[in-house]
Amino acid sequence: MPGEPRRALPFDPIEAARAQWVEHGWGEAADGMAAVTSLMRAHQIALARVESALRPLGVSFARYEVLMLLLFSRRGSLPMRTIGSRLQVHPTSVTNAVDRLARAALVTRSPSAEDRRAVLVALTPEGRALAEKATAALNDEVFGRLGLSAGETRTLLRVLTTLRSGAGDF
Amino acid sequence: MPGEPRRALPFDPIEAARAQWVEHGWGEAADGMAAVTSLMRAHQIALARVESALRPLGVSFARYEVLMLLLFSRRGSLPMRTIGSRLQVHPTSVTNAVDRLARAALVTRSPSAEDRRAVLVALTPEGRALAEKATAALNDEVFGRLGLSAGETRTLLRVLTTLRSGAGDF
DNA sequence: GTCCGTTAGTCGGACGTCCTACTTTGAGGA
DNA sequence: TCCTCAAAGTAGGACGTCCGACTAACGGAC
Repeated sequence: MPGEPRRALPFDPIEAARAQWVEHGWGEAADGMAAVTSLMRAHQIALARVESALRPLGVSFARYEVLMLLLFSRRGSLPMRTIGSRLQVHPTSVTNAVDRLARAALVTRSPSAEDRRAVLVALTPEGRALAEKATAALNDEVFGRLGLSAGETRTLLRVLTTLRSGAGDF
Repeated sequence: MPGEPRRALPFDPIEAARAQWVEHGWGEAADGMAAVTSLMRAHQIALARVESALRPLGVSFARYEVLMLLLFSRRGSLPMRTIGSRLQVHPTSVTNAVDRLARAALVTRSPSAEDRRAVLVALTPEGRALAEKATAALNDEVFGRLGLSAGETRTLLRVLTTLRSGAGDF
């Protein structure tokens, strides 16, 4: 008898896991498991592409998000707390990101006049320039080339928005 | 004139960012940006729910995935390399996860007979029991309650699979 | 039979995230 | 007024991820 064709062909570990779920009688949760696992993996892929596009500029996606928040703010400055609440991350993550941005002279820290507990983070001219350059790179290399059709991209956005809304994200 | 109604109403930071993208003439990439950002946030939400369900059992999702891979394998053991390739993570991440699992006596390391470079990771009875208990917890508390309809869950899975496939994930 | 490129795994370090604990300041109640 | 509780931010530590460098072993070519 002939040897197997040795097909190292398309084998999706997540689809394999889904089959195992059904086989073990967990069919009810199989699609949910596969969706969550795909979400984890898709995040990993997207993050890698984003970080790769940003690496030449010397910033991470986390720090880029802080820069964009400042860029879109009226005064170009925001208190730490607002940054954390918009990005939905822990206060210590904001401290961490702002530390690195400040060390790179992309933002400055200054005490707030109204509330002496608060710290105002402001964009420097270098920070503004870098935010704009980074956005151009991301639009060109990642956001405009997701590998999905325009309809699929909107569908993904719609379902993820439903998921976030259901989780009380906004 | 009367004060504003003070509506702290549904305000989605991602939708706000999408509007900014359009306003700045980056409309081409706006949906992609919103989809990627939503992906990041949805991942964060899903991971938090998963970790919360697993915390009482003393394992993380990363380590749970290793346990399930072993549980589904014929012999209950796999070389490190196979684990990394199935989970699509860096070899050092596998070393890290297996270190912690071994310290908790959930898996054992043993040299491979065929290839003396390779290390075989095997499930212990405690590891097997914990994997089953963790799966029950995840199915009940997370995978079965995503906050999406069955159709939306399948749609999400389908689009994410397309995205992964396009990125060469399998 | 030996040499050299490849592969398996580990080590040390960087980064981002979270958590707990802590200090300082603000704000409302007795 | 004083007192207590809440809020803003930081410090230290755990965890997971990646990268670069390194050791040990495999395997084909000459």
